[in-house]
Amino acid sequence: MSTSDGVVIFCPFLFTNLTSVGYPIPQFRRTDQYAAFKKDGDSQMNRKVHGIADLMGKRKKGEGESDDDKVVVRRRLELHQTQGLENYFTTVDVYPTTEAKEKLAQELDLKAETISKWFINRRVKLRNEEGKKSKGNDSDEEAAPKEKPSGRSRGAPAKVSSKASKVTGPRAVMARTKNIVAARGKSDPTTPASPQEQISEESYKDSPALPSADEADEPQVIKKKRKVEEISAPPPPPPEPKKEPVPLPLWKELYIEAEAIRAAAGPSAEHLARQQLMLDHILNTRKKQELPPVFAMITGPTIQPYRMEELSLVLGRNTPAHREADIHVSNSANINHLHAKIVFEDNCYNIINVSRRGFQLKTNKGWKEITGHMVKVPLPNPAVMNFQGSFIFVQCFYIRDADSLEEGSHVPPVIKMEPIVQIHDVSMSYEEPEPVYVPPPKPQTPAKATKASKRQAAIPVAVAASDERETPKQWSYASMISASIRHHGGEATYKQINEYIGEHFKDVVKDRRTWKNSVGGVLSSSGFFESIRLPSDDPTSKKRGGIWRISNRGDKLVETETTKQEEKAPAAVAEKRPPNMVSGPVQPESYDSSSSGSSDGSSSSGESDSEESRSGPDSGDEGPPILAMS
DNA sequence: GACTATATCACCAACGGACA
DNA sequence: TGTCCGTTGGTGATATAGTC
Repeated sequence: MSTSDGVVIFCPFLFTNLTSVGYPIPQFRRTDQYAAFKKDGDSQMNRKVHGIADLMGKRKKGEGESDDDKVVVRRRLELHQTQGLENYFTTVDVYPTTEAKEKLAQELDLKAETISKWFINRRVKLRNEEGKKSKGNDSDEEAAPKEKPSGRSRGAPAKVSSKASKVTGPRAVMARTKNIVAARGKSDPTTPASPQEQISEESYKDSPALPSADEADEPQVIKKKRKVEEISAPPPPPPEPKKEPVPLPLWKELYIEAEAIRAAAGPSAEHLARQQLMLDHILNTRKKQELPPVFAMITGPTIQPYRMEELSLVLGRNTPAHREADIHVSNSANINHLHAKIVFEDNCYNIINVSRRGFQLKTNKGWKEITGHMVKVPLPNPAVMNFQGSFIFVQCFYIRDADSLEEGSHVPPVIKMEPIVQIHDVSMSYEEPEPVYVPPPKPQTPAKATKASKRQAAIPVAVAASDERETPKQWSYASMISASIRHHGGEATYKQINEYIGEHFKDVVKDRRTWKNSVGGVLSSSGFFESIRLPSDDPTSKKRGGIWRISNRGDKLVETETTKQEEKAPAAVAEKRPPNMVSGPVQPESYDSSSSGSSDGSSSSGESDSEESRSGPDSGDEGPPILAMS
């Protein structure tokens, strides 16, 4: 992203190379994620469907339809469309004007009518959410039994308690929101929007869904909306005792200083000179601190991108009792508190296995099990590792002085980063590991769960990064099956699939008595997998026991998704990142407060630019923005 | 054990009628 | 005309029962 003064902030987002390094099928933890993912690749999803309403002749004729063409175009909005609408709803206006709707329709390739309906439904959803909040909080007003619409003609307005509606009910929230919008003068086309609103309206597509609360230039409408939410929200919890100030990490100090210089400089020759000074300062500081002119970007579907500035870093699993890991890989019990260590030694990054279970490392000869205790392996660049189902990507960069740039380059004299070309044949770099000892799983006596509770358990719970609750389900069956088939080279029998899942996802399936049935169900009915059967004249042919592989449809979906990730950069991937798996803290507010997403992770963070999605582990060592040439 | 078929659930775009 | 409210129905994920 280019800033106004020409400095280019660069994030070497690693997902762009995921296809080439064997990125597994995306993991879906929520139905809507899965649906959104499937959407693009599945033409069937967009097909015209004939509903019962059509059969009964209930439905009105649509736009441009003839009498013989009574079909409902029923489709799910694409991810970017929903995101754009959601961002507009959250950051700009819950009541868009007709012009705004038309503009949205044009930009999101939707009909204005669809936009309108979406906003109606979205407001209903907001009210329901607010209603739940106030119900939990305001027992006096909401304690009355829920009125059923019985006896009321269809479509007649619900009887809302006037008291509730005036105070905290959903209607009240909406009304207040509406009043705010009206008060803003937005409905009056002659009233120009404030500069902040203009910015917001222009950038709604890229802006995060929930900007951080302490953002200085927060759009007025958001402030007002938040005020509305605060009115109906439960009283804030008592303030936590103040913690001792933690010294800023090096990168943060440098960045703050650099930002100060940059802010003071302005777009001038003097500014460029100051900028150079700043960059010199960064390099000198690194030299003083004996830090290598190298850093590694670490990221993955289960962790937020992290810029490694230290000489060593621990990968593992943090719990309330153990917080030794710099990067929390996942909540899986298969991840040790200290699972592996990345160290900068011998002028390159290496990874040392500390755990018994080890991990898999992608090499130019395929996946290698790294299981020997304290086995040190030079990291390929880029490196892909599989930590018991959690994939982690590492790419190393070095910082090169601007003097060595090509002549005539139009880019400003700043630091340039280039990936270190460092391909290792890992198979030659370490001894064959000892056989892995995996203790047998403890016999489980699952508690009797009701259907509803099981259903609830299947829904990923939005938990804070520090929340150690283990969500019962973190993988969909489709993604587990896909991982299994890919592990077996693209084809696997039912037995192999089940064995793989039972071994690698035992935490996911241990409480599911019938998980094998579900695997079978997904295999046969999802359409993502196909069974290869021997010809019937083959003597070894059997009626049963085919070999399963990912179907063209499934492959296409993976391809589509990967392309989308390439195009959308981290924002799209960050959105797919399940809330319960996010390991990093909230975004570092010091360098880009606008990038902070919702703290509970329950909604899309909407990170728009690659440099905004960076953060680190719970320790607070978030990665800094990286200065580079475009 | 290896499937297949069906039921159930949550989600959500779209609908119809009433209302402001 | 736009919005609200309740409803409808399509969709995928998962569970369950049944078959071979």
